Order: sequence, then structure tokens, then C-alpha cells
Amino acid sequence: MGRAPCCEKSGLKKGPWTPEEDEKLVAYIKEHGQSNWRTLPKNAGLARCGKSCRLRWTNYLRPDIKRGRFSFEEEEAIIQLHNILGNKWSAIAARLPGRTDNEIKNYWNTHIRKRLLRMGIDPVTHAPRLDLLDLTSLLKPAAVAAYYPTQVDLDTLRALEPLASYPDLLRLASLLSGSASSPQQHTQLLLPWLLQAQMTQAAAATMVQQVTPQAAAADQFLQASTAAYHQIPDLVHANPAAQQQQLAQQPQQDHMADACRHGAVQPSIYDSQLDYVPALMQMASDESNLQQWSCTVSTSNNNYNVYSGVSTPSSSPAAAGQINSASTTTTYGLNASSGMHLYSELLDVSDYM
DNA sequence: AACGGAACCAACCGCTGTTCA
DNA sequence: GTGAACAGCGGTTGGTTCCGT
Repeated sequence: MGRAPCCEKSGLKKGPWTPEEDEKLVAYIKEHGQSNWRTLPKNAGLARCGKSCRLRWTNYLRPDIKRGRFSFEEEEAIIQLHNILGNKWSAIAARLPGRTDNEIKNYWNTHIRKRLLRMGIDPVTHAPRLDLLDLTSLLKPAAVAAYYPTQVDLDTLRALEPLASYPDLLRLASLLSGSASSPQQHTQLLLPWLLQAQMTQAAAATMVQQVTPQAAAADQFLQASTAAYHQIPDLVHANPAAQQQQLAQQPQQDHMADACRHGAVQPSIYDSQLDYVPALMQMASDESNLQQWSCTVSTSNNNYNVYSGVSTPSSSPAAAGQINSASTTTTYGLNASSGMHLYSELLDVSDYM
């Protein structure tokens, strides 16, 4: 024996609400509250389904709803949250006071989604669309051939695929491809950052699985991941030539040692400073290796500690103060001001005028 | 002025997990 | 324990407005 039917399915009005209907609904809820949507329409004198009343109230009539154009900050927040949460519009709306899931969903589909597509960013994955990139100019086939004498082909492309998730790394790669430095230096410069970004992403994914749907934890996750990601633009905006020189002079044994320590690399096979680089790139493209390197995440009050198996260049200015490469422990402080600028410089400001 | 396509957004549809008789 | 209805969510639709020709 189930419940009684909520309402008659026939004879109920559909379509746009009239001001009179809105008035009746608001007056009734003000007096009785929004307790029982099943009986509400009849009691309020409305020829509407309870579901229709609930939608009208939650999406339009609620007094705490903020109407009007989305601000720049709101739009950036939506993009960031969508990157993390996907099409969970209600979860996104919960972090934007005064905005409804329906409103955010509409705004995404009519404005943001199209803008990201124009920028060459996939609105689903938030990664640059590889089909729009001229990868041949990045890879410089002749230079890559130095690493892969017999196959300058799909294997190479596959190894570099992780770059697609990091627009700033791609930009950096593009910068480097136009310079006169060696392909070894390109790879040495990019690889540690790629690995670090992947570690962070993997750890963050684990974290979200563990704590969802707790809203506070999701917010912390968002800030932790963006804080880590923001180390990269600092490197990109720095002097590329100086960065290359600095990193080219720096011994790479620390990466190798850490990888060996976690069993990801056999020292006997990769014992020269350069030989392990292509192998590490290959490993970085394989998610199972990330798990093998055992990114573990612990939470404590206001900090996440991400223990990764591969350290970052200690001489990098971007890493200074944030990363302790000696202990291979990366601590991301949850500064409220961190993050929220991933797309800012890519957005077309004229759209807001 | 008339027309057609694009853009916008409120409302509906259908599905899923939860509640309750 | 079962099953019907509820509540909530994301996807989609359709009416209205805007804009270019």
C-alpha cells in the first residue's frame, strides 16, 4: 500500500505563470511555509501541479534569489566549479548565493559554453581541443626523432597527451618550440611540472571521491587543486631562456631517485640522466603509474598535504616557498585568495561590455 | 516594414533516490 | 519488505525577444 496520489493529473494548468498565480503562491507560502507541495496548490487555490508550484517558487519567486546579469566573479566561479563538479548544477548553485541551478544551467549553455568553445576549450573536459592544435609545430618532428629514431609517431603523441589538460603547459611548450634550445631541455623543463600537475589532479580526484558530497570539503578541494595549478603560470610568465638555463644546469637525479624509490623505475635500465625522460613521459601518460606512486592525501583543519613520489625543481622561483622538494612533500595552503584565475586572461573582456 | 535566424530563459519532461503507508 | 508517490535533479523544449538583412 503506497501513498495517495498527489493530485489529479488532468485539468491542471501548464505553461507560463500569471502574476495572479504568482501572488497566490507567494501569499500562501508566506503564511503556511513550503511544507507539502502535494496539497499546496489546492489549498492555495491554484490549478497547478505541486511540482510546477515548487519549480516556480524555487526558480523564480523565492525572496533570496538574485536576479540580473552574472558578474565576472560569478562566471569564473561557475567555470571553476564546473571543472570540478561537472554538470552538477545544484551543487554549483549551492556555492553561488542567490543563484538557482536552473539559472546557472541556462547561463552555462547560452553563454559560457559557447565562449569556451570559441577559445578552443572543450566545455566538458575544460582541456584545449587537440583537434584545433597544430601539434606538429610543438613537437618538431626532427627534434623528436632524436629521442625516437625509429618511431616519430603515435607513441610520441600519446606520451605527450597529458599536456592537453594543462593549457599553460601547452603555451610553454609552444614558447620552447620556437627557441633554439635542445629537445632534451624542453622535456626536462616540462616534465617535472607535468608530473606535479598530474599528481595533484590524481590526488584531488581521490579526495573528491572520499569526501563528496560534503560541501565544505569540496570547496577545500577546489582551492587546493587550483593553488597547485597556479604554480605553472608563474613559470610560463617568467623568462623562458633563463628558466631553461637554470633547469638545464640542475641535476635531475632527485626525480630519478624518487621514482626508483617508489618502484616505478628500474635503476639498472634508466641509469643515465637523459634516458629516463622519455620513459617518465610514458609513465606520466598512464594513470595506473600515478596510483603506483601512491599519492596519498590527508586532511587537517585548513591544509591538505599531498605526498607525491616525484619532487619538483627546487630552484624554480615558482616553487619557492610552496614546495619542499627535499622532503618530497608538497603542502598547499588553503588560502581563500588562491585560484579562481585559470581562465581570466583567456576570457574575452569585450563580452562584458 | 517584413522576414528569418540566433539568442535567451522559463517551464516542462523524465529519470533517480528517498520517503512512507 | 514492497511499491507508489514525493522531492530533487539534469536535460530538453518552446515561446519570446533581439538583431541583421
